[in-house]
Amino acid sequence: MATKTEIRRQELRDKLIIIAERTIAQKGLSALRARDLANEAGCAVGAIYNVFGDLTDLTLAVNARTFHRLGADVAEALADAPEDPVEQLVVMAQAYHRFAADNHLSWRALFDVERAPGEAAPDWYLAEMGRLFTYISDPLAVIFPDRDGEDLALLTRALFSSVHGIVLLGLDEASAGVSTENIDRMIALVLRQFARNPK
Amino acid sequence: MATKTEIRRQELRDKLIIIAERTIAQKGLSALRARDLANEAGCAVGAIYNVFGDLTDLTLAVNARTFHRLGADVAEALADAPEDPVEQLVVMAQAYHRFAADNHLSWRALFDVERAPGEAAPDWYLAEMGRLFTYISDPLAVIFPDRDGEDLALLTRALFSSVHGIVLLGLDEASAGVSTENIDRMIALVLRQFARNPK
DNA sequence: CGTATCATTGAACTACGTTCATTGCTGAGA
DNA sequence: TCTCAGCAATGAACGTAGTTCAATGATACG
Repeated sequence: MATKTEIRRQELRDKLIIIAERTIAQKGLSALRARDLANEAGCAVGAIYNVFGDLTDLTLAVNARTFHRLGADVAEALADAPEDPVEQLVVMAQAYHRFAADNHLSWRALFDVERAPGEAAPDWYLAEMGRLFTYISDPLAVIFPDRDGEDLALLTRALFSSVHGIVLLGLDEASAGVSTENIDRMIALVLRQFARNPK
Repeated sequence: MATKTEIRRQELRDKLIIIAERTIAQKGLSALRARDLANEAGCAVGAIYNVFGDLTDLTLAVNARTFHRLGADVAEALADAPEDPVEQLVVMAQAYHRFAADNHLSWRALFDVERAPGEAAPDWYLAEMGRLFTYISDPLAVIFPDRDGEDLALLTRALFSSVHGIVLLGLDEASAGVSTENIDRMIALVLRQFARNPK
């Protein structure tokens, strides 16, 4: 039974996610404020806590959407990529880079959200991460046909982490950021060199 | 002239840095509190602001020391490394990994400190970063003798960022962290593969 | 020694996230 | 339709931060 209360609850939940998403995208995670949120949503501050346990829960809901968009962008890039597995890796990594650059503050929020120590990442995060890893390990399995599953998993993680690091430090303008073209060049350098001459 | 006031000022400054360093190392940057700090230092909260502009300034002073220790560890590893330039890269990267693992919270504070948007990183940060980059680019110049300076700078940055990414995600236990041995394996994989068969 | 100057103090101020006693709706049963 | 038990919504209040500043105390120089 969808009571009037439950409908309103769901509507408020959606509205809060939309507003938080916009705030994070425009001003960053640190600009997310309970009172501003309530003002914009036209509700009382307390109402937020009827729908989300705390602001971190709301941030995680936004992050789930962000991560999903990121995964979709990478998947789309992969769909349009050439057959060559190395080029597939390059295209996906550059799609990752483009997403991070175009959605910088939202992308940062994926990693800046406070996580209670000792608590595992939420399921959707691990699932989405698993999807990304599959996109990477499939071409890798073609490039390195002799490696076993454990090796491929390690390679996959290593390459993802490398690309992530290049994008993370490259986009950090505080430490003299790198131009978009040079970030793409670094990504291509590392990936092409890495996939060269497999044994 | 070193007046009594200036001496006390310097002593308080040093004492605050020591306390903040211990707090960050043991409980993380988020546990750094002005009132606790004043309690431990035996001064008033306001005194902190006579010596540091705000808590971020204090954190930056701690970070400068942390970064310096990090650079020293990497330099020491390089001094003990074999002649082979590829192995030098591996040894340095694993020293970076070890430092991050052994000083996890202090190392995290290097990147978690709030930086005012649009403001450049402090000089000591850029200088220490430059030192690290030199350690990397020297072996790289041996491995890739035909690359010009700009190329080497890009390679240097790419490799540093890659290793940083591997360590960063590997040590993040929230997203199913990686064992110490596997992090070292990933580092060695990426670096050895990268330096293989240069053209 | 006196006193103008500057350091030191900690209560107060601001800005948060979060809670909870109160208020007001909702909807199932009479 | 009417009632009212229970639940949702409210926003003032609470706790905890960083930071400030008027009042106080020490300093150092003539």
